[in-house]
Amino acid sequence: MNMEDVVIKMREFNRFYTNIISVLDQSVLNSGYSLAEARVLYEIGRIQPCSARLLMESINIDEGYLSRILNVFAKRGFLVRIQSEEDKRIYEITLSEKGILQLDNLNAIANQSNKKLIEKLTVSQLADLIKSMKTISKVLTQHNHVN
Amino acid sequence: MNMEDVVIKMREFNRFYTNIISVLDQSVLNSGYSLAEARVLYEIGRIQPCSARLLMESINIDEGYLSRILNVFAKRGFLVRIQSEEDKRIYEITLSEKGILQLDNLNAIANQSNKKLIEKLTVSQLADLIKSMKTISKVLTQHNHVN
DNA sequence: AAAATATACTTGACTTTATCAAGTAATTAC
DNA sequence: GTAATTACTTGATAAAGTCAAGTATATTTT
Repeated sequence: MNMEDVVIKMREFNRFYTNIISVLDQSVLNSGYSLAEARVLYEIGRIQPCSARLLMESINIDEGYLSRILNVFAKRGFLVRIQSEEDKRIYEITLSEKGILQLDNLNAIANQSNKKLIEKLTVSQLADLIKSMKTISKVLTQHNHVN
Repeated sequence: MNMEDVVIKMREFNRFYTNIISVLDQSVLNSGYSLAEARVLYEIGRIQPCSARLLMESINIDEGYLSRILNVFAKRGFLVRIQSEEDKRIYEITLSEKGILQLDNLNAIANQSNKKLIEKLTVSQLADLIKSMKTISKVLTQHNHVN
Protein backbone atom coordinates (compact mmCIF):
# COMPACT_ATOMS: atom_id res chain seq x y z
CA MET A 1 0.00 0.00 0.00
CA ASN A 2 1.48 3.33 -1.03
CA MET A 3 1.49 6.65 0.79
CA GLU A 4 -1.39 8.05 -1.26
CA ASP A 5 -3.65 5.21 -0.21
CA VAL A 6 -2.66 5.56 3.41
CA VAL A 7 -3.44 9.27 3.32
CA ILE A 8 -6.83 8.63 1.74
CA LYS A 9 -7.69 6.06 4.38
CA MET A 10 -6.43 8.32 7.11
CA ARG A 11 -8.60 11.18 5.91
CA GLU A 12 -11.56 8.86 5.79
CA PHE A 13 -10.92 7.93 9.39
CA ASN A 14 -10.51 11.58 10.32
CA ARG A 15 -13.93 12.37 8.93
CA PHE A 16 -15.39 9.43 10.78
CA TYR A 17 -13.77 10.26 14.07
CA THR A 18 -14.61 13.94 13.76
CA ASN A 19 -18.23 12.84 13.79
CA ILE A 20 -17.67 10.65 16.82
CA ILE A 21 -16.08 13.53 18.66
CA SER A 22 -18.83 15.91 17.69
CA VAL A 23 -21.44 13.50 19.01
CA LEU A 24 -19.52 13.32 22.28
CA ASP A 25 -19.06 17.08 22.40
CA GLN A 26 -22.78 17.52 22.03
CA SER A 27 -23.46 16.01 25.41
CA VAL A 28 -20.99 18.39 27.02
CA LEU A 29 -22.52 21.37 25.22
CA ASN A 30 -25.96 20.34 26.37
CA SER A 31 -24.73 20.52 29.93
CA GLY A 32 -24.32 24.27 29.61
CA TYR A 33 -20.59 24.65 29.11
CA SER A 34 -18.88 25.74 25.94
CA LEU A 35 -16.17 23.36 24.77
CA ALA A 36 -13.58 25.95 25.72
CA GLU A 37 -15.01 26.22 29.22
CA ALA A 38 -15.13 22.46 29.59
CA ARG A 39 -11.53 22.12 28.50
CA VAL A 40 -10.43 24.85 30.88
CA LEU A 41 -12.28 23.33 33.80
CA TYR A 42 -10.82 19.95 33.01
CA GLU A 43 -7.28 21.30 32.75
CA ILE A 44 -7.54 23.25 35.98
CA GLY A 45 -8.55 20.05 37.70
CA ARG A 46 -5.66 18.24 36.14
CA ILE A 47 -2.80 20.64 36.80
CA GLN A 48 -4.18 22.34 39.88
CA PRO A 49 -2.81 24.48 41.41
CA CYS A 50 -2.13 26.40 38.25
CA SER A 51 -2.10 29.83 36.67
CA ALA A 52 -3.53 31.32 33.49
CA ARG A 53 -0.08 30.96 32.00
CA LEU A 54 0.15 27.27 32.77
CA LEU A 55 -3.29 26.69 31.32
CA MET A 56 -2.28 28.46 28.14
CA GLU A 57 0.68 26.15 27.83
CA SER A 58 -1.49 23.07 27.92
CA ILE A 59 -4.54 24.36 26.05
CA ASN A 60 -4.45 26.15 22.76
CA ILE A 61 -6.46 29.18 23.73
CA ASP A 62 -6.30 32.94 23.34
CA GLU A 63 -4.99 34.77 26.38
CA GLY A 64 -7.89 37.20 26.57
CA TYR A 65 -10.47 34.53 25.96
CA LEU A 66 -9.04 32.43 28.77
CA SER A 67 -8.98 35.42 31.08
CA ARG A 68 -12.70 35.93 30.52
CA ILE A 69 -13.52 32.28 31.04
CA LEU A 70 -11.62 32.32 34.30
CA ASN A 71 -13.57 35.42 35.32
CA VAL A 72 -16.84 33.65 34.62
CA PHE A 73 -15.71 30.68 36.68
CA ALA A 74 -14.59 32.93 39.50
CA LYS A 75 -17.91 34.78 39.50
CA ARG A 76 -19.77 31.48 39.59
CA GLY A 77 -17.60 30.45 42.49
CA PHE A 78 -15.94 27.52 40.76
CA LEU A 79 -12.43 28.61 41.53
CA VAL A 80 -10.30 30.60 43.85
CA ARG A 81 -7.60 32.90 42.57
CA ILE A 82 -4.96 33.95 45.04
CA GLN A 83 -2.33 36.43 44.05
CA SER A 84 1.01 34.75 44.36
CA GLU A 85 3.29 36.06 47.10
CA GLU A 86 6.50 35.54 45.14
CA ASP A 87 5.20 37.02 41.90
CA LYS A 88 2.26 39.33 42.22
CA ARG A 89 1.50 39.15 38.49
CA ILE A 90 0.48 35.54 38.90
CA TYR A 91 -2.78 34.30 40.34
CA GLU A 92 -2.74 30.83 41.74
CA ILE A 93 -5.85 29.03 40.61
CA THR A 94 -7.52 26.20 42.47
CA LEU A 95 -10.98 24.72 42.20
CA SER A 96 -13.42 25.43 45.00
CA GLU A 97 -15.68 22.74 46.40
CA LYS A 98 -18.29 23.93 43.96
CA GLY A 99 -15.79 23.81 41.10
CA ILE A 100 -14.79 20.27 41.95
CA LEU A 101 -18.45 19.33 41.95
CA GLN A 102 -18.94 20.92 38.55
CA LEU A 103 -15.92 19.12 37.19
CA ASP A 104 -17.09 15.81 38.60
CA ASN A 105 -20.42 16.46 36.98
CA LEU A 106 -18.86 17.24 33.64
CA ASN A 107 -16.69 14.16 33.84
CA ALA A 108 -19.70 12.04 34.64
CA ILE A 109 -21.47 13.40 31.58
CA ALA A 110 -18.47 12.79 29.35
CA ASN A 111 -18.00 9.29 30.77
CA GLN A 112 -21.63 8.53 30.23
CA SER A 113 -21.67 9.60 26.60
CA ASN A 114 -18.47 7.70 25.87
CA LYS A 115 -19.87 4.67 27.58
CA LYS A 116 -22.97 4.85 25.46
CA LEU A 117 -20.88 4.46 22.33
CA ILE A 118 -19.29 1.25 23.53
CA GLU A 119 -21.76 -0.33 25.89
CA LYS A 120 -23.00 -2.88 23.39
CA LEU A 121 -19.54 -4.07 22.42
CA THR A 122 -18.22 -7.48 23.32
CA VAL A 123 -15.21 -7.90 25.55
CA SER A 124 -13.02 -8.71 22.60
CA GLN A 125 -14.25 -5.68 20.66
CA LEU A 126 -13.46 -3.48 23.62
CA ALA A 127 -9.99 -4.96 23.74
CA ASP A 128 -9.52 -4.35 20.01
CA LEU A 129 -10.74 -0.79 20.38
CA ILE A 130 -8.36 0.09 23.19
CA LYS A 131 -5.48 -1.63 21.51
CA SER A 132 -6.13 0.27 18.29
CA MET A 133 -6.37 3.57 20.09
CA LYS A 134 -3.11 2.90 21.83
CA THR A 135 -1.45 1.97 18.56
CA ILE A 136 -2.61 5.16 16.84
CA SER A 137 -1.49 7.32 19.73
CA LYS A 138 1.87 5.64 19.87
CA VAL A 139 2.50 5.75 16.15
CA LEU A 140 1.37 9.35 15.67
CA THR A 141 3.20 10.60 18.73
CA GLN A 142 6.57 9.24 17.71
CA HIS A 143 7.70 11.97 15.36
CA ASN A 144 5.24 14.71 15.99
CA HIS A 145 4.76 16.94 18.98
CA VAL A 146 1.03 17.26 19.15
CA ASN A 147 0.82 17.20 22.92
CA MET B 1 -10.40 -4.51 32.03
CA ASN B 2 -13.70 -3.03 33.15
CA MET B 3 -15.91 -0.50 31.43
CA GLU B 4 -14.67 2.38 33.57
CA ASP B 5 -11.12 1.78 32.46
CA VAL B 6 -12.11 1.52 28.83
CA VAL B 7 -13.97 4.82 29.04
CA ILE B 8 -10.99 6.52 30.64
CA LYS B 9 -8.67 5.26 27.95
CA MET B 10 -11.15 6.19 25.27
CA ARG B 11 -11.40 9.75 26.58
CA GLU B 12 -7.64 9.94 26.68
CA PHE B 13 -7.54 8.95 23.03
CA ASN B 14 -10.29 11.45 22.21
CA ARG B 15 -8.21 14.26 23.67
CA PHE B 16 -5.20 13.08 21.76
CA TYR B 17 -7.01 12.73 18.48
CA THR B 18 -8.81 16.03 18.90
CA ASN B 19 -5.37 17.60 18.90
CA ILE B 20 -4.39 15.70 15.78
CA ILE B 21 -7.51 16.86 14.02
CA SER B 22 -7.01 20.44 15.11
CA VAL B 23 -3.46 20.38 13.73
CA LEU B 24 -4.82 19.10 10.43
CA ASP B 25 -7.66 21.62 10.44
CA GLN B 26 -5.15 24.38 10.88
CA SER B 27 -3.70 23.82 7.45
CA VAL B 28 -7.15 24.04 5.90
CA LEU B 29 -7.94 27.21 7.83
CA ASN B 30 -4.69 28.74 6.68
CA SER B 31 -5.77 28.18 3.12
CA GLY B 32 -8.56 30.71 3.56
CA TYR B 33 -11.59 28.53 4.05
CA SER B 34 -13.54 28.11 7.21
CA LEU B 35 -14.01 24.50 8.27
CA ALA B 36 -17.68 24.79 7.38
CA GLU B 37 -16.83 26.04 3.90
CA ALA B 38 -14.28 23.28 3.41
CA ARG B 39 -16.77 20.64 4.45
CA VAL B 40 -19.42 22.07 2.15
CA LEU B 41 -17.05 22.22 -0.80
CA TYR B 42 -15.93 18.69 -0.14
CA GLU B 43 -19.49 17.40 0.13
CA ILE B 44 -20.63 19.14 -3.04
CA GLY B 45 -17.79 17.44 -4.86
CA ARG B 46 -18.76 14.13 -3.38
CA ILE B 47 -22.51 14.11 -4.00
CA GLN B 48 -22.60 16.39 -7.01
CA PRO B 49 -25.05 17.17 -8.49
CA CYS B 50 -26.81 18.08 -5.29
CA SER B 51 -29.05 20.60 -3.59
CA ALA B 52 -28.92 22.54 -0.35
CA ARG B 53 -31.28 20.00 1.09
CA LEU B 54 -29.05 17.08 0.17
CA LEU B 55 -26.05 18.83 1.67
CA MET B 56 -27.93 19.40 4.88
CA GLU B 57 -28.68 15.71 5.07
CA SER B 58 -25.01 14.80 4.92
CA ILE B 59 -23.51 17.69 6.88
CA ASN B 60 -24.71 18.88 10.22
CA ILE B 61 -25.20 22.53 9.38
CA ASP B 62 -27.78 25.25 9.88
CA GLU B 63 -29.98 25.89 6.89
CA GLY B 64 -29.37 29.63 6.81
CA TYR B 65 -25.67 29.26 7.39
CA LEU B 66 -25.40 26.82 4.50
CA SER B 67 -27.42 29.14 2.27
CA ARG B 68 -24.94 31.93 2.91
CA ILE B 69 -21.93 29.71 2.28
CA LEU B 70 -23.45 28.63 -1.02
CA ASN B 71 -23.99 32.29 -1.89
CA VAL B 72 -20.36 33.05 -1.21
CA PHE B 73 -19.29 30.13 -3.39
CA ALA B 74 -21.66 31.21 -6.14
CA LYS B 75 -20.35 34.77 -6.01
CA ARG B 76 -16.80 33.49 -6.19
CA GLY B 77 -17.78 31.40 -9.18
CA PHE B 78 -17.11 28.03 -7.55
CA LEU B 79 -20.49 26.60 -8.34
CA VAL B 80 -23.44 26.78 -10.63
CA ARG B 81 -26.96 26.72 -9.32
CA ILE B 82 -29.67 25.87 -11.78
CA GLN B 83 -33.26 26.02 -10.74
CA SER B 84 -34.71 22.57 -11.17
CA GLU B 85 -37.34 22.19 -13.89
CA GLU B 86 -39.41 19.67 -12.00
CA ASP B 87 -39.35 21.53 -8.72
CA LYS B 88 -38.59 25.21 -8.89
CA ARG B 89 -37.88 25.42 -5.17
CA ILE B 90 -34.76 23.35 -5.67
CA TYR B 91 -31.49 24.57 -7.11
CA GLU B 92 -29.27 21.95 -8.61
CA ILE B 93 -25.74 22.58 -7.50
CA THR B 94 -22.63 21.58 -9.43
CA LEU B 95 -19.05 22.71 -9.15
CA SER B 96 -17.70 24.94 -11.90
CA GLU B 97 -14.24 24.42 -13.38
CA LYS B 98 -13.02 26.95 -10.86
CA GLY B 99 -14.81 25.15 -8.06
CA ILE B 100 -13.26 21.85 -9.01
CA LEU B 101 -9.87 23.52 -9.01
CA GLN B 102 -10.50 24.94 -5.55
CA LEU B 103 -11.59 21.56 -4.28
CA ASP B 104 -8.55 19.88 -5.78
CA ASN B 105 -6.44 22.50 -4.12
CA LEU B 106 -8.09 21.97 -0.78
CA ASN B 107 -7.69 18.23 -1.11
CA ALA B 108 -4.04 18.65 -1.94
CA ILE B 109 -3.56 20.74 1.17
CA ALA B 110 -5.38 18.22 3.35
CA ASN B 111 -3.44 15.34 1.81
CA GLN B 112 -0.19 17.16 2.35
CA SER B 113 -0.83 17.87 6.02
CA ASN B 114 -1.96 14.32 6.64
CA LYS B 115 1.07 13.01 4.87
CA LYS B 116 3.31 15.13 7.02
CA LEU B 117 2.04 13.36 10.11
CA ILE B 118 2.95 9.94 8.80
CA GLU B 119 5.84 10.47 6.41
CA LYS B 120 8.49 9.29 8.82
CA LEU B 121 6.70 6.09 9.72
CA THR B 122 7.94 2.69 8.70
CA VAL B 123 5.93 0.45 6.42
CA SER B 124 4.87 -1.69 9.32
CA GLN B 125 3.83 1.32 11.36
CA LEU B 126 1.72 2.54 8.47
CA ALA B 127 0.10 -0.86 8.27
CA ASP B 128 -0.59 -0.83 12.00
CA LEU B 129 -2.05 2.65 11.76
CA ILE B 130 -4.45 1.84 8.96
CA LYS B 131 -5.45 -1.41 10.54
CA SER B 132 -6.16 0.33 13.83
CA MET B 133 -8.21 3.02 12.14
CA LYS B 134 -10.22 0.43 10.33
CA THR B 135 -10.81 -1.47 13.56
CA ILE B 136 -12.02 1.61 15.38
CA SER B 137 -14.35 2.60 12.57
CA LYS B 138 -15.76 -0.87 12.34
CA VAL B 139 -16.24 -1.34 16.05
CA LEU B 140 -17.78 2.10 16.65
CA THR B 141 -20.03 1.92 13.62
CA GLN B 142 -21.63 -1.37 14.53
CA HIS B 143 -24.25 -0.15 16.96
CA ASN B 144 -24.22 3.53 16.43
CA HIS B 145 -25.38 5.64 13.54
CA VAL B 146 -22.80 8.36 13.44
CA ASN B 147 -22.65 8.57 9.68
C1' DA C 1 -60.17 24.23 -7.52
C1' DA C 2 -59.53 26.82 -3.24
C1' DA C 3 -57.56 26.58 1.14
C1' DA C 4 -54.38 24.62 4.22
C1' DT C 5 -50.08 22.43 4.90
C1' DA C 6 -45.50 21.32 3.79
C1' DT C 7 -41.03 21.95 1.57
C1' DA C 8 -36.81 24.47 -0.34
C1' DC C 9 -34.42 28.16 0.14
C1' DT C 10 -33.33 33.21 1.74
C1' DT C 11 -32.78 36.91 4.79
C1' DG C 12 -32.43 39.84 9.02
C1' DA C 13 -31.47 40.01 13.62
C1' DC C 14 -28.98 38.13 17.00
C1' DT C 15 -25.85 35.22 20.11
C1' DT C 16 -21.83 32.89 20.89
C1' DT C 17 -17.21 32.12 20.14
C1' DA C 18 -12.77 33.73 19.21
C1' DT C 19 -9.10 37.05 18.07
C1' DC C 20 -6.28 41.20 18.31
C1' DA C 21 -4.12 44.77 20.26
C1' DA C 22 -3.65 48.24 23.71
C1' DG C 23 -3.40 48.81 28.68
C1' DT C 24 -1.89 47.92 33.68
C1' DA C 25 1.04 46.11 37.05
C1' DA C 26 4.85 43.53 38.47
C1' DT C 27 9.38 41.42 37.50
C1' DT C 28 13.84 40.81 35.36
C1' DA C 29 17.80 42.27 32.62
C1' DC C 30 20.99 45.59 31.61
C1' DG D 1 17.26 53.35 37.31
C1' DT D 2 15.73 52.49 32.68
C1' DA D 3 14.39 49.27 29.31
C1' DA D 4 12.54 45.03 28.25
C1' DT D 5 9.79 41.20 29.53
C1' DT D 6 6.07 38.73 31.65
C1' DA D 7 1.27 37.91 33.60
C1' DC D 8 -2.96 39.16 33.21
C1' DT D 9 -7.10 42.36 31.80
C1' DT D 10 -10.02 44.91 28.88
C1' DG D 11 -12.25 47.07 24.75
C1' DA D 12 -13.19 46.63 20.16
C1' DT D 13 -14.17 43.76 16.60
C1' DA D 14 -14.37 39.73 13.67
C1' DA D 15 -15.89 35.18 12.64
C1' DA D 16 -18.94 31.47 13.33
C1' DG D 17 -23.33 29.75 14.20
C1' DT D 18 -28.38 30.02 15.37
C1' DC D 19 -33.24 31.30 15.11
C1' DA D 20 -37.24 32.63 13.23
C1' DA D 21 -39.82 35.16 9.88
C1' DG D 22 -40.37 35.66 4.91
C1' DT D 23 -40.90 34.20 -0.16
C1' DA D 24 -41.94 30.98 -3.59
C1' DT D 25 -43.30 26.61 -5.04
C1' DA D 26 -45.39 22.06 -4.30
C1' DT D 27 -48.50 18.86 -2.13
C1' DT D 28 -52.47 17.51 0.45
C1' DT D 29 -57.05 18.11 2.02
C1' DT D 30 -61.65 19.14 1.58
